[in-house]
Amino acid sequence: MELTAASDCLAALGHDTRLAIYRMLVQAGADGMNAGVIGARLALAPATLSFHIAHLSRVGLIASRPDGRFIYYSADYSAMNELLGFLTDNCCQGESCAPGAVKVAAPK
Amino acid sequence: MELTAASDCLAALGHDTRLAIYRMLVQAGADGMNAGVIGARLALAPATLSFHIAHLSRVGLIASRPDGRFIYYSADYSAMNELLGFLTDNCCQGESCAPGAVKVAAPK
DNA sequence: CATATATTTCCATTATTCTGGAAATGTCGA
DNA sequence: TCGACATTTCCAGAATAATGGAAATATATG
Repeated sequence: MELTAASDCLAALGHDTRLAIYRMLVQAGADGMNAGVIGARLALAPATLSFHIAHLSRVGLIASRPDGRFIYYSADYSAMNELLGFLTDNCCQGESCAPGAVKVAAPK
Repeated sequence: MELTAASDCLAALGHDTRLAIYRMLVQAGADGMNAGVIGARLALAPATLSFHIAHLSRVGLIASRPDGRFIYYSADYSAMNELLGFLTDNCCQGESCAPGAVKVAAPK
């Protein structure tokens, strides 16, 4: 992952509303949620919701799946993992950088 | 960690220059680097450098240690870990969310 | 087809952030 | 004390982002 792609993702998450949307989707799992439900839970004007969802989508953090009149959005976990990997890349020269340090686990 | 604190950190990292600064510090380890060296490597005007460093500092991602005329900055690894923890919190309902999923390792 | 609902696009306003020159502050060594 | 250097603060202009009303688009249902 390149620096600019990473900073675009981080900037996308660096906003209360978008981070709240993203967390909801991360916690919702693979099925995701449709835009209406997200907007209702966060009490967002449709245009505002759409703006933020488009932003998250543009940087690749979430995916969309149309279903009739609805559009379901879900977190792209691989994008999140790439991003976390980028942040911890070459972290602290091989020493454990802190108690409870984050490490990449082996694929299951 | 609260949502707003997390989004402040993410926003701080969501800028090419600041992310570049932060990565340099993450890779520099506990000793850190002084502002001049950072600025020289990234070819930043002093005021610009100071602005970005202040931003990272304000949200708690980096710490400073004055040493004579120099100020050494270093990444605060515990802040990074809290942030990563926040992002993966309640992730994907207990299933492994992706190949190479990030997990929190036991303290050393 | 007509109507209701979901979502997006268009647009303008407001708010925030970024940038860097210049001046200020603080520290060192002679 | 003086001059050189490191860093920050002050400031203002330029650029970018956020918000939401209203209209457009798309799809489902009667």
